[in-house]
Order: sequence, then C-alpha cells, then structure tokens
Amino acid sequence: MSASALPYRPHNHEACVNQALADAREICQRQNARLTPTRERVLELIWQSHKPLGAYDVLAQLTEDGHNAAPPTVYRALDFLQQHGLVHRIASLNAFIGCTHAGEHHTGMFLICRACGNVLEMTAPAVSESVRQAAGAENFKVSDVTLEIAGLCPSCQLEHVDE
Amino acid sequence: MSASALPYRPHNHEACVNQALADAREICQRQNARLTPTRERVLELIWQSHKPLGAYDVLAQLTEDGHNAAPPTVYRALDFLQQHGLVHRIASLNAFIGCTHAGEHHTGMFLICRACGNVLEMTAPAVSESVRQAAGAENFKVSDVTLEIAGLCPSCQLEHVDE
DNA sequence: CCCGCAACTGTTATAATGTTGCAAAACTTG
DNA sequence: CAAGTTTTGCAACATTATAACAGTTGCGGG
Repeated sequence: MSASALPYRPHNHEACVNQALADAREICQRQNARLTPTRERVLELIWQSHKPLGAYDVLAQLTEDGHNAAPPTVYRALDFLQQHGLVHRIASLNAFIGCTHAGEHHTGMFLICRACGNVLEMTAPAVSESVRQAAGAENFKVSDVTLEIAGLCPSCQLEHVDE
Repeated sequence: MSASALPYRPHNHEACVNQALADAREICQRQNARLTPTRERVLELIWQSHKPLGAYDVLAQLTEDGHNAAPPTVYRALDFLQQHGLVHRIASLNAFIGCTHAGEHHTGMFLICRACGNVLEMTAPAVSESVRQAAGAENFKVSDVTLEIAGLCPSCQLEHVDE
C-alpha cells in the first residue's frame, strides 16, 4: 500500500457519507430492519467526520435540527446501528464512529490519533488470528474483541516530533 | 501449559494479595514514588478478587473502613497506581484490576469472562507483534494498546453450553 | 377495513462514572 | 525550621448512560 488511508488525506467526504447511507439502507432492507428517519439521521451525523462522536454530541446536533430529543433517543438509535454493524463504539473514548466495513464480517481494530482525533478502522486478519490463538491457549472462548490503538497518525507525526 | 490459569481455579488468594502488595512497595521504592496508606489500601481492595472493581465500588469499601472518602480520593489513587503499572483500567467495563505483571514491561491483553466476571491478564508477544505490524502498515505510531476480549472462561464453558 | 400486536418514540427522572478547583495538611529538602 | 512540593479533603459539577412508562406508528390477519 502506497497511498495513505482515507481519513488522513483530503477527499470528498460528502460522497463517503452518501455511500454509507446508501449501503445502510440496503443492509437494513436485507435484514428486515427499519432504518427510520431518526436512525438514519444519527448515522449521517456520526459519519460526518472521521472523528468519533459522543452520544451527547449527536444529541446536540439533533437539537439544532429542531428535533426535540432526549438521551434515550440517541442511545436507542446508536444501539440499533451497532447491532446492525453500521457504527462502532470506541470504548476508550466513549464515542461512536461509522463502520467502514458495514456488511462484511470483520473484527475491527481502531487506530486513534491522539493529536488530530481521527480514527481509522482496519481489519487485520493476522491480528485476529493471533488473538484467537492466544485466547485459545487459555481455553478461552472468544466472543468479542475490543482492540483500540492510541498513537499518532502519519500526518500528525510530522508535526509532533517531540512525542 | 497444562494447568489452567490462576483466576480459574481455587487458590490461596490472600497470598496473592500479600505478594502484590509487597511487590508494589518495592516497585514504588525503586521509583521514588510514595505508596501512601490510601493508595496501598486501594490497591489491596482492587486485588481482593479476580473481578475488576469499579471506582465507586472501591469508594464504598473505603467508606465501610470508616474512611471519609470522596470520588477524587479514589480516582487519584487509581491514577497513581495505573501510572506505576500496579493496576489496569478495563475500558470496556469502566473498572480496574490488579496488574499481575507489575514491574515487567508488558502489553496487557485481558480475557474477560461474561459469565463469572473473572479477568485474566496475559501477555502475548505474538499478538503485540502482529498489532505493531498492522499499525506500521498504516505508518501509525503506536503508543497505547487496549486489547480486551470478552467471552467465556474454561470453567464457565462447561455450564453455558447454549451460548 | 379495523383490530390487535409488535416495534418504535417521547418524556421524565435518575443512576453511574469521572472531573475541577481550591484550601488544608503532610512530607521533603536544604 | 522555612520554603516548596506532593498529597489529601471537600464541595460542587460535568459527562455518560439507563429505567420506567405512556403514547404512537406500522403492519398483518380476521
């Protein structure tokens, strides 16, 4: 791979969002799940940057929309989106980010830049495999893997030579 | 390895705790860090089971002791203990657990049993290495890895055949 | 068509987790 | 012991998440 990953360079992000929304609609249809206006709007908000968004940030945006929303509205939408693999929760940040591999079976791994806040989701079969093996060595039956890596993204390394 | 790991079988846990406290005292001395009574007591409480303890659980225990403590007392003690590698925070649980590799340089990986709540910390060089490689492929500079695996421990698999 | 069920939403209140800021006390060092 | 640093006590507050219950909507079967 020579080009840097998406979050780290300029791109037409509106197109990303639209693609994600279109994908989401299709996935929900296939799964007989209802992507209601609120849910779709929350997904759109989450997708609007490559930085994860807190539940209360989403709430604030909804309020700006004129939507008279309370926390449960947001959490319920987020639960739904998570369940259908459309967003991920980043446990170390208490925040949510759009899934860039929606539809595909995957084990996410997140590269979280401490300087710019961008998060890159990547799948790494080799990692998943070694995790599976290590857990297996303890006869542990894996059901969910939380793998979040904090550090500096390529762009920010240039500016933060001292860290 | 044939015997199962410590948390999964009966053992004299008081001895574990005492060992951990002794180690902690030595580590702090070496680092010129002050393991004050409150800090030591918090460490002891955290160590008293193989299940992670929430900050407010610790607070409640301190209160039972007769210690007139407020949240900052606990969080400050926990910060100190984390900084000196004596406890770990489990992000996916908002809870803390005693470090079983204090003193050694290590990247922790946690096996969290959803049935019994026990957590086993393990070091897995192969995992760390594959994570490092995957991140490196994106030119990402790793500083902290959060790796938490939820599932079923060996003992609990026997009872939860249906999951 | 409309009844009834299930899924979704609104609303209020509250729980759980974590932080800020400041003043007092304890320890450390010269 | 005096000055400075670290630690603690304390009150208030900020953030994140859930509970409980009532109302509403969409949808399939009589």
